[in-house]
Amino acid sequence: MSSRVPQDRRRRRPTRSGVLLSEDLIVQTALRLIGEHGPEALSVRRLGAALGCDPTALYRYFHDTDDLVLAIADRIIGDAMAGFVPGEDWVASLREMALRVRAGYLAHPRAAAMAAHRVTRRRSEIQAVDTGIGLLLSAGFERAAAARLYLAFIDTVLSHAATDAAFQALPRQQREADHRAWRDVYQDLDPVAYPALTAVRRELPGMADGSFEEAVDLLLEALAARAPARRASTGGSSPG
Amino acid sequence: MSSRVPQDRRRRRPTRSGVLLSEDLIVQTALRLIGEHGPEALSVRRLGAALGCDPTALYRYFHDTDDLVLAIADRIIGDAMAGFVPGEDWVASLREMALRVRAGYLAHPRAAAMAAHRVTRRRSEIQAVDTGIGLLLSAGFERAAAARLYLAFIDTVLSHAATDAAFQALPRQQREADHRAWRDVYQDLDPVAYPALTAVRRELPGMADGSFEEAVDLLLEALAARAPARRASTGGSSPG
DNA sequence: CACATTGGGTCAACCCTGTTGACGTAAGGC
DNA sequence: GCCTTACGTCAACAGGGTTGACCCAATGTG
Repeated sequence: MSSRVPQDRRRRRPTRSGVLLSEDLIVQTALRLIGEHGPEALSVRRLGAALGCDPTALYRYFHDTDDLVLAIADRIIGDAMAGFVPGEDWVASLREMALRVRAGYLAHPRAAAMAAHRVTRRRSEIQAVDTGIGLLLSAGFERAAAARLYLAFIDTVLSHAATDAAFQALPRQQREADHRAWRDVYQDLDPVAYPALTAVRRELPGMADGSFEEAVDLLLEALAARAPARRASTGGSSPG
Repeated sequence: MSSRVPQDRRRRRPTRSGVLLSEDLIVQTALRLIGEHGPEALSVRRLGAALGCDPTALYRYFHDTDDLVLAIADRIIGDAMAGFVPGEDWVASLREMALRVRAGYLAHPRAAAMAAHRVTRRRSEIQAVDTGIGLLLSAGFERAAAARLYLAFIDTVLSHAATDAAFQALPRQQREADHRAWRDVYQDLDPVAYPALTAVRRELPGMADGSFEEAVDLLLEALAARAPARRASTGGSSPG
């Protein structure tokens, strides 16, 4: 196996073009590459070219490409929730959490698409779960309900965000083809076979834009309707 | 451009090994391949080998690999929705659609994990969309609302199902590790740093079972609350 | 200051992938 | 029977990840 990655890194050699490699620089350059030239631009060879080093030099820093992707994912999670402070309005706070997660994913779609379905168990995730459940407790839900409903909420948010990220992570041709599908294919259907689609034909092009916020709002409406306490509380209640 | 795929297929030549190719056989073999050896086992060359034909023969049936993936996705949808007839209770019908989709994904977890986020723009998908929007129209929603809300509903269902499928598609070790880790890590936390998690500590193990139905129920509650026509789930009244 | 050690950048090579153009054969309509 | 052409086959290309070997220079040691 490749134990090309050492734990303690002491010696640094500049590459042929004079750049001093580091794990941080590589992750940063990878994110820039994705941001500028699309998700499909991330490959070992292209990353090497962008860094000004031989592609295989990266294997001195990461076991394989998956290792690199996970390192990128680490940073995404941290960036998304950085500086978030839950407010007194639990609905609004949950909503902001949802939007932050999605924004973090969409900022780096390919890495997010690859890592979205994994349980990180890191501090940022644990912190987020604690915050979210705390918000539902402050809303008056009992413990079991708070845990269960938070799971339903965050799973939906994460799944949705992953879907959006996966779409952004598609190669441009496929992405545009999927986008066009709502305009083209769904516009020219047999009215007898597909009456409902024919009826809403004019509304379909808008569907390509996604439904994240609508879904979050629906969920929050349902949660608010189920909440025992009617007002968004001042949040100071201590857990016994 | 590759117009290698004809619309009307008349002539059939057996391959060198005697197999008679067809779009149906190819999709079926691809599903088997993915189910047995994982999503990464699906390549043109391997599929050709499994079928007993030259790999490039597949380009006579599918535009490119993406086209094949979309065909696989549509087959999964078609199988899941086979025999489904929407009833008079639109909430219950949407609920059954959701459960069917999820069951279809879980029947082919690895294929679903690969194809879940795509717009197949094929028959089975179009049929399902027509059915779903028709249900919301029958509930009294206006056209734009019906289209928008159906998208939010089905996106949530598909995303959730994809998450469940992705989890099932994980290697057993990783899957069980994730499952266990949830209990272990979240049971031994600093009460001061994570008060909410500590409060609901005993409820957490149940969270590992997933939240699909809870999320669907929340969504349907919100939809029912927004519906102009008041007759929802329990009533047996027929829609005009 | 000199030396031995070794981290790590580089190169060549391997095997994988999707895809295309050319080729020829056999299947079907007439 | 012929003629057309659908379609299975083959060779080739560009690009991917990954590895083993090479060797220079940065570093700890004396």
